[in-house]
Amino acid sequence: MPELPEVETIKVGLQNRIVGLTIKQLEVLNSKTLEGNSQNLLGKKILNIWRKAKVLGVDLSGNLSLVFHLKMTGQLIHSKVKTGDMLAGGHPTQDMAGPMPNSSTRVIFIFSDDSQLYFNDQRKFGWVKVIPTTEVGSIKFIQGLGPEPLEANFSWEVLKSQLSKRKNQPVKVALMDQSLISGVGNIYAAEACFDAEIDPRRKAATLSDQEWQRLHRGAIRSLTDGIKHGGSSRAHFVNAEGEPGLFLDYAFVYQRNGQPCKKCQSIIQKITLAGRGTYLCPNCQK
DNA sequence: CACTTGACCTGTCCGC
DNA sequence: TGCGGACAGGTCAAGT
Repeated sequence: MPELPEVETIKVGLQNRIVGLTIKQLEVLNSKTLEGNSQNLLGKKILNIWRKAKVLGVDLSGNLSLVFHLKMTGQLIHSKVKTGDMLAGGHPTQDMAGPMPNSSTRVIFIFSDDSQLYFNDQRKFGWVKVIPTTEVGSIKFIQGLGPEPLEANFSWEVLKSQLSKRKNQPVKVALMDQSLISGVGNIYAAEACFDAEIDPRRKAATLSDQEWQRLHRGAIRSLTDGIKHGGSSRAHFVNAEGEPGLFLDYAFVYQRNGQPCKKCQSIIQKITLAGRGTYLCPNCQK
């Protein structure tokens, strides 16, 4: 799914589009996607949108919140085109993601102005919880999250001490462990290792302080660049407007196997680490 | 406890 | 064209 930059992109989009609206109606097309009493949402006003690591939250009036995890293929698309207009054969939707709902739409939120928020998720791994705002902090998944690289007090020493808890794990795998460091997934872990010029297979315990400093900088840089380019779209990610992100045009290694390294022209390799595709430059990364 | 692998789902792409 | 297998942005549970 969406990693930190993708969720951040959606957060900003929703802040601009749905804050202040009231939920008028709700359609749950896949019951396993939504946990909690959806009827409680009717008549509630959207007050605030927030993000923690890869989790997206929507605070509502009446001490109620929606907490989303998009996992691999989740999308949150806000459309101002009325479903009825599209069904009537009106002009094509302005959403680049295509007409909504579609076969992967799991939940539809309909607002006071008749605009709609579609929670799409092809693989059905994603979830949304309806929960009192005061209980969001007690969600087990959120409690288990480690520090985020974009927090103000995230130092290289924090990165070192957290990832060093997995001394025999490849450093790229440890970087993706949300209990150690949160928000980094498969794309940005690979990009961070490239930026740091560190082979993703290196055991965490073997890194020097200078290499921890480079990895710290690499993680922050790759996530920041991801946000700057509106996220990464391999196949599924779109922002709240339904548009793809452009970060992969700027990626150095992710999905570039067989292509020349943008720094040294060596051929980018693809390997498997902990079951996940991993990309690296065999010359730049040691 | 540390680490790896398979499961959860659906869809697409690639080789035979 | 059809079919099987591998693979896909993430987490969990169960295995070693």
